[in-house]
Amino acid sequence: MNLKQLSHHLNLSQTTVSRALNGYPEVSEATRKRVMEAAKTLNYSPNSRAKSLATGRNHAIGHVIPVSDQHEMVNPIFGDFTAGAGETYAKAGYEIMISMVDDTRQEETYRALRSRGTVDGFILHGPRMADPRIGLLTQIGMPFVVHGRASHIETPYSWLDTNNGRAFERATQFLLDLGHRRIGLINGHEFMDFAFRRREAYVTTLKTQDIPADPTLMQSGEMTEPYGYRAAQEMMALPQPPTAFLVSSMISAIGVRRAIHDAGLQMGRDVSVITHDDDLSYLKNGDDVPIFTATRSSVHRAGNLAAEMLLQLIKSPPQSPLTRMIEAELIIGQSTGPAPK
Amino acid sequence: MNLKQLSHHLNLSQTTVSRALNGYPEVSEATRKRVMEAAKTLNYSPNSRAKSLATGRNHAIGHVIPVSDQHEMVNPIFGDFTAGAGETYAKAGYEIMISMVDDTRQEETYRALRSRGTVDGFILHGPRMADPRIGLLTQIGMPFVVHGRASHIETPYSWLDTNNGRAFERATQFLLDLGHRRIGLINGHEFMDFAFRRREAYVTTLKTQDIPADPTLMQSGEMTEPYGYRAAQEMMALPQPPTAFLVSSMISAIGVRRAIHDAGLQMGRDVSVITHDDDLSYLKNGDDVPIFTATRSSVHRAGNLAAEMLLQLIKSPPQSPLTRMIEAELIIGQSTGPAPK
DNA sequence: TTGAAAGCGGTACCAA
DNA sequence: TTGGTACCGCTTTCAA
Repeated sequence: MNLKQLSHHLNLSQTTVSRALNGYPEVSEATRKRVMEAAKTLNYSPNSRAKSLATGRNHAIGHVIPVSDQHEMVNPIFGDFTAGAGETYAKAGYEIMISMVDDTRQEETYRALRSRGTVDGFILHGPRMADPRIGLLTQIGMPFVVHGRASHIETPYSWLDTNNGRAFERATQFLLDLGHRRIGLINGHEFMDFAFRRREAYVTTLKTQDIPADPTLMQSGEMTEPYGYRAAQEMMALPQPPTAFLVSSMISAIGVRRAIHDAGLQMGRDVSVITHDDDLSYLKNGDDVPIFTATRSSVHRAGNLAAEMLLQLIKSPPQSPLTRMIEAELIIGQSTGPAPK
Repeated sequence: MNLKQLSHHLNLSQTTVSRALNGYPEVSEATRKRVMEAAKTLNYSPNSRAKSLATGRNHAIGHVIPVSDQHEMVNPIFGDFTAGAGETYAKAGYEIMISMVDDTRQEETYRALRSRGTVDGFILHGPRMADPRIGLLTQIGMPFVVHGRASHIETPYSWLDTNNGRAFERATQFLLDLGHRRIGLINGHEFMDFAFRRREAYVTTLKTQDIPADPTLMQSGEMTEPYGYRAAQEMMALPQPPTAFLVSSMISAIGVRRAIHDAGLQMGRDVSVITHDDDLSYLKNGDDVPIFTATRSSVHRAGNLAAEMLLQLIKSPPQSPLTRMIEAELIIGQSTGPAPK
């Protein structure tokens, strides 16, 4: 069923039917009602390609997921973020188009995306430090919002980010206040911007107490359970082991917990742990993972917000970019005790 | 840059340029070469909407993710599967269009998707028992492939699935052979088809040894770490606790490990554990999660295969549906020991 | 081997 | 308030 058939069926012109369907004011209420009903019963919905072609609006957003051989895993939060964004898009009549962009051939991919004109805007995921994609997209001139930020990029762009720096500053300070002086940082890959910011905050906060950052107390890597386990084990084997850990992911923190356990120590008494992770419901479902003190933000909601920002950008480009910081909630749990004497 | 401009630039007709670009034989090699080069230097790529409109082919695949309030979490394997599929699509010039479909308004969503004609086919995720979406899509008459299967659906359809039944049969048998008689099943939600099949296999295999299924030894729920912990704890508190666990997800198995540990027991000696999960690299990265004996399949590769099947279906619809079973690899590790006397 | 022109399914301007 | 028609960017038939 297309517009032609529908209008023929109604003995009206395509023009009128189109207008009735799209809420133009110059259509009489009687006609509109007739048209609406016919459309419903005949199960008509307009061909989105044709509509795009005619209007220049695609009603589609590209989500750009970087994939590389380096870390094959797709960030698990991606699903929740996408779901949140999808929710918002759906309300506005937009679709999500996923592009898994290989690290190595980004430029051509973006240019093609733009010139093929399939989407009205982009959401950029997993920004790295000085991420070149940001300059690229700016130059290409399509609206986009970054989920996260990229240090060392001076040109303004729109982003939505969790306040990683503030969260790690608070967490570090909290441990310092409890008397901890040797705090192990188990971080993600530091070419990822969020991880970089976390370390910066950690180091800076230590500095305020004149505690120099000890390289043996800082590890970074792919955030897996075994990685957390290994990293914690290695640090605990040091001549001067840490009395607390700051862990960049829940799943790694599970590994840390195991390492502490295996060493015959007790979390919250002998060793303290603070985790920061975004919302991973398969870990947090139920409040009985007491080992975590987590600052959390709902990734789903971040998806909502980022989508709103982007739609805004598309509708009426503001003078300056939109930015939005989400403050992580800091929940202190029983895994975080004072430093043992 | 569009076709008109390009052809004007070349002093050729749109027809010729189009033909040259699309590899039609009637174009002279000289012209083709000229056209190709101009297209490259001028950074031309055809508008996909216009192309779709003209050809009726969309070069886009819809991935349908069910979202419900019941379990808000998006299945974490979704990202990896999508990446795998995206890889295959990219090679064939297809795009992924994500539809997060609310459980409650499926019918209308699918009908709209079809009549709006944005995609050439679907991949259906997370099938439930007797999943109504399968009938719906069949009726609508669009090519689709189900990732998983749906029990109690008799009409044929195309699917790709891990052999969950076989995996749990083997795992159960393995534990029986080791002398275990009380085996706890910690399963996912059993309205999900994969979980249903796993339980069936478990129960059936026990039956072959005349062991009746004990309801207190079977739990099902959302597969989180705390759930695994709680479920294992409850079972171990039974008058006759299990000597082994069969766990439907790695993340839950981590909870099970914790429960065993907390009970002062040792895995692989006092209690055995076998896990089945699809490929979650943030858990398996490195072989040092010795507590797991996992049957594994690469979700990424499943995505590749499912995409191939669907593209095949779209290109030349076969007489009967395509089906493909992936056998899970059974890796027995040190967490699986004989039943204690 | 090349080109003109008619669609694909809509929207939007101009006229009635 | 309604309808005729050009057009969005590309493919494809038909004619040259």
